[in-house]
Amino acid sequence: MGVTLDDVAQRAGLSRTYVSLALRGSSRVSERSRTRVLEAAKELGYRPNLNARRLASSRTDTIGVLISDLHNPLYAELLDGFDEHLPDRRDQWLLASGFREPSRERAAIDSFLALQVDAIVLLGSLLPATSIQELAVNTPTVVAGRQVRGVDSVVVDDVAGVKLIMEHFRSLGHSRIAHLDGGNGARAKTRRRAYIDIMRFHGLQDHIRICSGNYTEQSGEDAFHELWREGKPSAIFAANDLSALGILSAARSAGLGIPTDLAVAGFDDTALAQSGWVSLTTVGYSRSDMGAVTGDLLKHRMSTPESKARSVVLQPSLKVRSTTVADHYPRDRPKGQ
Amino acid sequence: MGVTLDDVAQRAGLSRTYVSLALRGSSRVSERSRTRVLEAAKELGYRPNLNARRLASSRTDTIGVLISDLHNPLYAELLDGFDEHLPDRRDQWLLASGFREPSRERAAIDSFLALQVDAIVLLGSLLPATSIQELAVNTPTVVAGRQVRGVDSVVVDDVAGVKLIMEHFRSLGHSRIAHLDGGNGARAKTRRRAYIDIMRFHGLQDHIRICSGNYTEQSGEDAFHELWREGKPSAIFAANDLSALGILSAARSAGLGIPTDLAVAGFDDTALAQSGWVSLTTVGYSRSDMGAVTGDLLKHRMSTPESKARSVVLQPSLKVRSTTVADHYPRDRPKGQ
DNA sequence: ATGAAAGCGCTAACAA
DNA sequence: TTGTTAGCGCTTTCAT
Repeated sequence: MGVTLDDVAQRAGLSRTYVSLALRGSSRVSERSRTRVLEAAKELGYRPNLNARRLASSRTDTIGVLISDLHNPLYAELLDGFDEHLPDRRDQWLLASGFREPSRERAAIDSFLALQVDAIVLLGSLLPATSIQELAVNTPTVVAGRQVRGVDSVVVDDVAGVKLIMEHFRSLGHSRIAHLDGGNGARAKTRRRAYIDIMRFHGLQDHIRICSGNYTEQSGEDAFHELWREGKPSAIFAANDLSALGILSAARSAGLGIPTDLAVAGFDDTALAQSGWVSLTTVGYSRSDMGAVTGDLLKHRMSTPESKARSVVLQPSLKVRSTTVADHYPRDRPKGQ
Repeated sequence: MGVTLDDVAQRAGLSRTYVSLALRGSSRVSERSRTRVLEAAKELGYRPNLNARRLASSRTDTIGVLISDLHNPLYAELLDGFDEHLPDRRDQWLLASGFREPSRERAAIDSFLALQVDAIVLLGSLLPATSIQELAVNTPTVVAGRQVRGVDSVVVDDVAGVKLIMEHFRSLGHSRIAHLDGGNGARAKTRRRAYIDIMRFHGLQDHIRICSGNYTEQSGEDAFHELWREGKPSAIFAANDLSALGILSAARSAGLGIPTDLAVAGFDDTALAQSGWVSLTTVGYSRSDMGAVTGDLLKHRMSTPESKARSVVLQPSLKVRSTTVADHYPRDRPKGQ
């Protein structure tokens, strides 16, 4: 069914090899021949068969990009950033979704490997660190949004981010600051740890209150009720934006004014937080920077496979919005006005 | 570097052909041989080379799925739905993003074609209808979220959706109902048309007010200001959830109570609308159903390539939330209490 | 139940 | 500047 290189060669009256060269823009092809080849190819509607090409050549010029969760807008943003900073302009990439399940991530990676990708980029990942380390031994691999020992990775400085939020709360006079964490993930642990340390540093160890969550809006609602029942904090730092949103919903249902009765902060600065309707105080970092770093790390890894793995830590910045500062942005409040 | 079939064959003391059969689970392979092959493969860490496989066989058992915009959560939801209803359990699929640019979509499709995918699924698309029709001539193609004449497609019944919203507004006593549209897209046109028709049907032609937007939150904010300046509607129907959110933000900034001073409805019922904090009245439809239909259409198309294209229209349902009905859900209001 | 031969469409090494 | 010869790793006839 398909038009092959041989067809084009015949039509152009040249050899297959030469046509192949011409089509790939080699410099040792005469202008006349090149035009002839291009013409013949166009007339025949020739499309190169990538499977054949990849089988025949050692490099595939293809990078596999695995997004751990398509529902999380963070990853779409990271992909945009990475897209702008591909290691090589000619590179293509294959995309896959992990569907929030390690087994699906595993399958996607197997599929990438079976397709002989030159490298793999992990945008977030639920896989155990050992799996990622193993993968990185044989395949150039970069992880964004998660730190894996011995593997090139880019992450935001979680501790610095938590510090920004906590200092902000302190400067507003809050002492009873609770934390809704993100469960078992590596980053959740770091953020929780930082929260505890900073509370202690400020001599607020007696006010430490941690609720366990899982980054979902529902867990935010549950956390609010739990926290409100047993102590009524004046501020809550949620491990991510989405769960902060859950806290907001539940707080409003309970008739509380935000930030008068309760101040709330999230983490990541997703589109959600930026929305004027939500206007959530949070910490964020440049997706474009993270994408650029991912691309750089990958380029370096592919050109010097034996080099030592690097871990880049991006500095976050505080985004003050109306869930912590009342007059930062016009905002309705049911009481306390 | 890689372990090939020949390596496995040698190890198992069998021929390459036979090993290939065994690995693919053919029934004409003895139990003893199969175990031996499996063992040898495992010991050597054999991974089939998909490029070679796809080159050698006519079918690739691979479906290309193009998501027009990764930032739109709608498509992630559709992919989940489709994933559960793949035409064939053995099928794999390749993912690609269109980056909200027709040229990128074109490139992704070319890439799919070069990889010899058996079929293509378009989750939304910015491509001109003619491009899609052309594609569908040679490659089994299904479009979800958009209707293309002569190509299998699944869409929600836009007219029915608009009707649901408008009837809802009417039942609440609204007459000055404005519409924020979605620009030039096919669906935006249908929704706008339906809005006009229904207003006329109710004898409200004098209250018809249309603002042009582009599905973004920003366009919602702009629309609010424009509409408020010149006529103060009592209700606004936005072409999608995100732009409805923009209206909400701007309205609140202006000190209006929702829904007391202004009622707002969106379209699509994305996670955004469902959030307790947003709680937006909208119309939605089952992503799982749409995914299932997509899978069915594709299966049918692949088995009977010459059959006539079908267009499935899903019925939406109204989701009443607190941007139209005050006591539907606890909600703070700055005034009018 | 097993295998030999041929070839998928392309690139790579080497001639001429 | 052009062409020839060998494969890449697999599946597919078609034998045995």
